Amino acid sequence: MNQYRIATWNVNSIKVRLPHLLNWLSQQAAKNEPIDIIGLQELKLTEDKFPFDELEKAGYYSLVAGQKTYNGVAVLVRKEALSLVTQNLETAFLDFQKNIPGFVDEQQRLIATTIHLKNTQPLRFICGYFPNGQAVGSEKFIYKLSWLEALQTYLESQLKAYERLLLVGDYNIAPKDQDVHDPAAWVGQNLVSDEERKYFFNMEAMGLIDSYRMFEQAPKSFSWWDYRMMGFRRNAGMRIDHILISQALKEKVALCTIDKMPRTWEQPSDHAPVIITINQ
DNA sequence: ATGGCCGCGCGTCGCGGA
Repeated sequence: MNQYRIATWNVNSIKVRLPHLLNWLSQQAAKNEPIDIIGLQELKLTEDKFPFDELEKAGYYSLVAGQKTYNGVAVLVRKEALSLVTQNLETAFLDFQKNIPGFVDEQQRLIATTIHLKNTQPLRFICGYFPNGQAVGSEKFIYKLSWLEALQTYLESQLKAYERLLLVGDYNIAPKDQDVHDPAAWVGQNLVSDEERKYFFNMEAMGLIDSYRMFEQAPKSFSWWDYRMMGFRRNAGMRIDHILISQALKEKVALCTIDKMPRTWEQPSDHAPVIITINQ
């Protein structure tokens, strides 16, 4: 099929979740639906401890921004999917940027890079682990808003420079009430407050499209479920992991789904992967 | 029965996650 697939997954520790990641990638390939690019969040380790070799044996090059204990993001690209001219590690990730330019931050939360896949135009791929915010009004919430403000400025310039852009990751924002299992209980709280949702809507106003909502989806579709209180079994979740795309990609998008399966496995991440399928 | 988690570290409880 003349399509390629891009995913995002908060793995909540790459050390613990590597077997799940490898299983999931190989199962996708076995279905003849290989993942060509994936953004990962919450690696929770430094770059020197990242499993580059295991992933390369599984067919993927990795670009990593890590730190000890918290945060950390990576971009993986399937070697076989790379265009012939960029088919080695040195050229797989072009013009890459770790963290938001001009925003001084110890926390490793963003990678941007340009990837040339076979039989299609280059893609600007931005993978983010947006700050959680903890509680509205807290210091961490102020940090979340300042990070979102810096991201907005960065996105404005990136959208001018790159026509075909994807912003994927754990946004830690449920954009609308339909993305929340119990909207009444969550009114005004962290993850759903107007202050942070405003930044999501600003991104849409810039021309970015929430690809998941381009399609009819089952009600109560979520990407994260709390480990506590049997969140997954009760489907008490939120849709906070997103794939936003620029206008140039809109007409090419074939599908966007959340794969809940890995969330049913033993010792799962609390997040499920989101996948977009794009026509070449 | 409405609450029961999980990963990390100069670790064995405290913090952050969402």
